[in-house]
Amino acid sequence: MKASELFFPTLREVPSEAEVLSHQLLLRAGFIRKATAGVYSYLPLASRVLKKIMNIVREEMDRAGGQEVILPIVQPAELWKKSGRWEVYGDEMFRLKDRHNRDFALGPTHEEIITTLVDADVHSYRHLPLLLYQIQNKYRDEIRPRFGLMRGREFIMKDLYSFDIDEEGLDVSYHKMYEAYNRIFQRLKLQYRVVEADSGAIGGNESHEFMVLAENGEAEIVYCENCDYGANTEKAVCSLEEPKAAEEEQLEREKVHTPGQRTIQDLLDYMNIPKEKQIKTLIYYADEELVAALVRGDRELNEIKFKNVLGCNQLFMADEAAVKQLCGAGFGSLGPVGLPLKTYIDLEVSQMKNFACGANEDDYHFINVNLGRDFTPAGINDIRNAVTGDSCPVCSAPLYSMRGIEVGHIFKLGTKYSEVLEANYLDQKGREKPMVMGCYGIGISRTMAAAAEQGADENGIVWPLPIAPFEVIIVPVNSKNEEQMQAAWSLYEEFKQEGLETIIDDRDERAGVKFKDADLIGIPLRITIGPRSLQEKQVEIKKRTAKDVELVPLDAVSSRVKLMLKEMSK
RNA sequence: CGGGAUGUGGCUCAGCUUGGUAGAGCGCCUGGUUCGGGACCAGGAGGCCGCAGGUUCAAAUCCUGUCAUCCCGACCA
Repeated sequence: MKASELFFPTLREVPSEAEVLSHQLLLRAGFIRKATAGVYSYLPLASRVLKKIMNIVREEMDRAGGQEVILPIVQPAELWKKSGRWEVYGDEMFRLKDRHNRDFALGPTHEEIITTLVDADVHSYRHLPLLLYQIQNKYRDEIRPRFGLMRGREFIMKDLYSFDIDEEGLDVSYHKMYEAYNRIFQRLKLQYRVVEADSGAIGGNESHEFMVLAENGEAEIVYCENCDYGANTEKAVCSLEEPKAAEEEQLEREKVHTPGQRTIQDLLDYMNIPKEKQIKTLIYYADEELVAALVRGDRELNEIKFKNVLGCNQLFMADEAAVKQLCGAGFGSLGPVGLPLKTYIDLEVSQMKNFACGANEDDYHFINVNLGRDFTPAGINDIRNAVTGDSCPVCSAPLYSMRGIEVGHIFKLGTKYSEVLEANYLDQKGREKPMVMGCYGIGISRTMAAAAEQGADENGIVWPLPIAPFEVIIVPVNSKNEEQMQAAWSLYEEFKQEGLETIIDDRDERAGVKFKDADLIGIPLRITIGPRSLQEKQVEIKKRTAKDVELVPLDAVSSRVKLMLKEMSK
């Protein structure tokens, strides 16, 4: 491809609408342009990257026994009403009406349509298992689209749905997908972790997320370097460390005047009480009832875990006015002693002795509070967020935490959809049974953004070779120099013969512009043809990731490039 | 939906307080000089200042409404 003909409008400055790195870079490098909030056009470079990602995904889905289908994006409301999700999905579903005033949705996901499809034509155990997948646009009218392609309203997604005769069958399908996903992300050359995930509203009993590691990913995960345990912090189990060897003696409880001291940090500064010797008292509305949650001063309450413990539908923080009325003190002076609420404490708190907390009287705290003697909890549960240094629930080694971008998510659905949508089959004995389903998604467009995010440096994107829009870019330093251009064109022809995906920067631009653009769009290898080396019948080869260049004789370039590419794809 | 901010050539932004014929840099076009990390000189094209009302002799500027975009939060396969 000639750079002079390639449509890649690069920008020198960062468009003000872009906040996160991948968004900025994809805009600047001429990969995407916004049509409206959360909806983007993919320009030629992006199109090439997406195709490569899709092809890798496609190959692995096929290898795992999947069959590709193309499903409707415009879907009738009846299907969604039948599954109950017409209401459940709420405002997040793009809805439209046809000329007859009938309701439709733009598919946010395809469980309904595919289950109906399978139901219509699969009736026997003989035809199961069945693994069908699609790679298509999906639509979600996000409350707040953001981060460019990371959270769009229109996005490209691969979804595979598995249909099995029973749970054992589902286990097999799930495992196949688990393996396929690992192959995919390895082939994409992304740094990622598989983590246990909360299966959320979708239901099912097992679920894993595939997270591409990135500093400003939207999810926090913890993982173990000793074993392969990993989990979303929402889900990560905090096991209790061994009880302290020397039991501290219980001291007399004391009330201390602490004017204006409200936060954990305040108390540390004011009275030098370490955060680990304080407890945080948080008041929540669990549906209608006010309850208290206690965690150690330096910990964070995990609302999801807490909600699961309580088994309530809604959980949100109480407002200060209500708290003050009920407890007699504002947020900064709360504590469990004499608190007229059900009090749930974190496992860790149950181990603490002689700790400090609010006295339920403004500007007063207690010190040397002890569980049992001073208050009685309604429950002792794991209700805090896991953090770096916690011990792994599997092998007890220390856990590390990191941020990640969720690019894949696999679920066991069970019979949730097959039951309501009546996707049944007859087993060997002629009995009618619901199919057991799984669903397995990969955000294709999000994966592109995640790759850009993960690989970027100060000069631009650094694509992993397997998904780079082109493999090599040839840069003649001076397009008006015939000798250079001749060498460039002959290399270009040679590369083309060899099947290398090559750009030749034949634009009449200064060298600096060409180098900047080559770096920005992130081509893995750059061949520079300049007067210095050309005199010696040599050219320079530079990896996008390397600082230095390698001088290679003209007649050895193509074999050297092929070798380098081969090494890079290992 | 709550809180905050912003809408001025393709991109980044100034001008608005104090109303008086719309600016800069980058990009684009022409010519020239340059040519190894986003060159320089000269000339040029391009904007009903988001939109609609209002105030005024006069509105990018003041007022009202509206739309859009972005950030934070709630939410989230």
